[in-house]
Amino acid sequence: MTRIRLSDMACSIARATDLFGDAWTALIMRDVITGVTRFEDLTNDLGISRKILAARLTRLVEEGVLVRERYQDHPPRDDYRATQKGEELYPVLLALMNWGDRWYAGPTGPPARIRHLDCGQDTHAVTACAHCGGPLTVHNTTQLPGPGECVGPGTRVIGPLIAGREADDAVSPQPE
Amino acid sequence: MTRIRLSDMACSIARATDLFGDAWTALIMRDVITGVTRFEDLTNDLGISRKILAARLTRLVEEGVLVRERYQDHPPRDDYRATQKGEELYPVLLALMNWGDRWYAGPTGPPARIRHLDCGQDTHAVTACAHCGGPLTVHNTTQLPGPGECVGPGTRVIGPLIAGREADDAVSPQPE
DNA sequence: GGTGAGCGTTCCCTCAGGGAACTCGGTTAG
DNA sequence: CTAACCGAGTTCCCTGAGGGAACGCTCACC
Repeated sequence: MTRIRLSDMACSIARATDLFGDAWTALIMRDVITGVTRFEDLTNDLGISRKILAARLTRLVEEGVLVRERYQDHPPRDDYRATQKGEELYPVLLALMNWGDRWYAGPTGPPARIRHLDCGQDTHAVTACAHCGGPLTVHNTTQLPGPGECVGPGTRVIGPLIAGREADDAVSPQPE
Repeated sequence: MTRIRLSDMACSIARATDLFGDAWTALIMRDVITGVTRFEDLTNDLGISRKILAARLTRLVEEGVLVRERYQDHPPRDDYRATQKGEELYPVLLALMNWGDRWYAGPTGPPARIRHLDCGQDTHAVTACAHCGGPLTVHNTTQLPGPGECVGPGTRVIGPLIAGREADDAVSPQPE
């Protein structure tokens, strides 16, 4: 939550960052997706201030990333579950985890493994092209303006579009 | 930069989040990778306070994510370039962008397209299994403790490891 | 009817962030 | 030679977000 409203920028990264670019939000989403869905458990697990946790949860519910659900009636108790929108943040978490594993794992290795149930293997995430399945890296991609307008400050869009790198037309020129 | 040192947690997500879970850092990395590498250009593009920008850049250089490089001598001028460690944050940016596009693109569509130079297609990122290439989602993955120790608060590791979901043995089918 | 769990809210205080002005080395203009 | 200029920070003051701890509220159990 910066002073300046990042969401005023048209760039999708800025939009996402406005929500997710908070130290706690990523950890909260990790926990909720993981099954730590109750207020008390979240405070204990994260060590976050109750005040901030309440504020973040409210925000995440407003954004439609979490829903508050009653999980028992006798003493009425609610918890927080990820919506589809929330679950789709999983790739972001995997990417962060992957990077953390690569660059910060100790000599004993990463603190967690991911098992892909479809193939049964312990694995890690790769970021691939939706068309050909090949890996997507800084060096084999270019960003082009999309159909949506992107005005205002911070509207740079990632990839070697600008400046010295000059990859201004990749295969075909502009968008219509 | 929270008050509490996230990097004290062993979880890779927490480690990564400690650096990246700052509203500006993601945007700075986007810009630098994109070719906006100079202090002045960054302030203009992001609208970030010069003070904070200087602090972030220093931090990112210390972390080995950026390097400061001289790009001209006559008036000595430096700029900032992504290291390999920095470039490997690209998947995180792509995941954020993808999510932002899916949930916040206006009626006109997303503000940018990504072209994969290897296949020539305009594409988007998918998060796939390094083994079988299938998509990785909340529902088809499980997290297991890894070899590295993971102690202290916030050491939950993402995936249905804990709590109500109880997927304590992996190969067996999904909960509920 | 006292205790305790679960889920917050309130209060106070510190420190990170925004804004704008100032510095400093080096360069071009007059 | 001095003045204006530019890029790249640094310093100063002020606001407001975050941490910590205490308080509140509702229901259940003994």
